[in-house]
Amino acid sequence: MLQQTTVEAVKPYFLGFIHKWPTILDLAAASQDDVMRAWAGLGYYSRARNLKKCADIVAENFDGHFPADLAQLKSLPGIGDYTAAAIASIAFDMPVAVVDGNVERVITRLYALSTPLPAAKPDIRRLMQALTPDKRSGDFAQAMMDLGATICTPRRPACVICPLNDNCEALKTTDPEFFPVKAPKKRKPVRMGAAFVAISGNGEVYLRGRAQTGLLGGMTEVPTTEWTSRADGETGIDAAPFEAEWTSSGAITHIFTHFELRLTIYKAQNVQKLASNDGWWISVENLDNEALPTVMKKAIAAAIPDAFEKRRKEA
DNA sequence: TAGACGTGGAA
DNA sequence: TTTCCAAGTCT
Repeated sequence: MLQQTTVEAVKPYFLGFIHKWPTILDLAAASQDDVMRAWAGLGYYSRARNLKKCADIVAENFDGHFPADLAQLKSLPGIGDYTAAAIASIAFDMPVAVVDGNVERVITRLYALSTPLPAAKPDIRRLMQALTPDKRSGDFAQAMMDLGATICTPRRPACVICPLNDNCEALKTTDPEFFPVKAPKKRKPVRMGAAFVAISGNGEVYLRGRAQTGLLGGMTEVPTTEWTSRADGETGIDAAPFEAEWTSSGAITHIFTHFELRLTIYKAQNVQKLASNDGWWISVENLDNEALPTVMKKAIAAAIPDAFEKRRKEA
């Protein structure tokens, strides 16, 4: 869950998962759809698909226990270099180098590595491995990550109180904020489309499932047009899932990692529920139980302003 | 190896 | 408002 995601964002999801599925065997026994519903809103949905796959494999092939072996850990879905090392180090006390974004920042500053990421990764791993102690390597890994999260921060690092400030090459010779060096980012393209919120006479909304792979894979959606780069004023009503009295109901913008999406929202009320469609109808009150990604909740909220209760963050 | 892959918070 | 970024992984 913590891959590319802040602790604050993860907290309620982690607690929910642990409550629902306390063990890996419980997760293996869960349905894929239940897992996607519980993950909805957290983003990077391949993580949820991989987590479930991983639980299935650990239950089936490893007797419900993670292997204490770096290569075997890495072979599991969703477990890459960082997570494999974190499990080996923290769970099994193996002296392997744990390298996440925090460690990359601390190490590149400590040694003033000017090679841009990701090319610098092998050097960073080697240097981190050399620093990693044979005992309590997991504590060391977490200490380095916490140092990066709280003191050796991306901007305005607190070098004055840093326990490594006597040894930091970047602080000694230049400015720690210059590190890590990264390749320049590309501009985000804009894609446009339309979304259709159909409401039946008894207040149910029409939803359908997305493909299991790709963007928002395995999640739920309201029908939409293709998301293209067209910039004309075309309504896209021809792409509506069925004929109805579609009326314009505003627009939303949603920023994904690699593009910006602008959706025109269309709404139709008193829609007849036809058996010929491949989706399903769900009451507005039960929308919270669906695997709706945030962009789809925004689309629905544009057509039905009170569709989702305003949620307060945990204190 | 570079692009795909979500979301929300902070500066 | 815009940009960056957060306990990365997969193809």
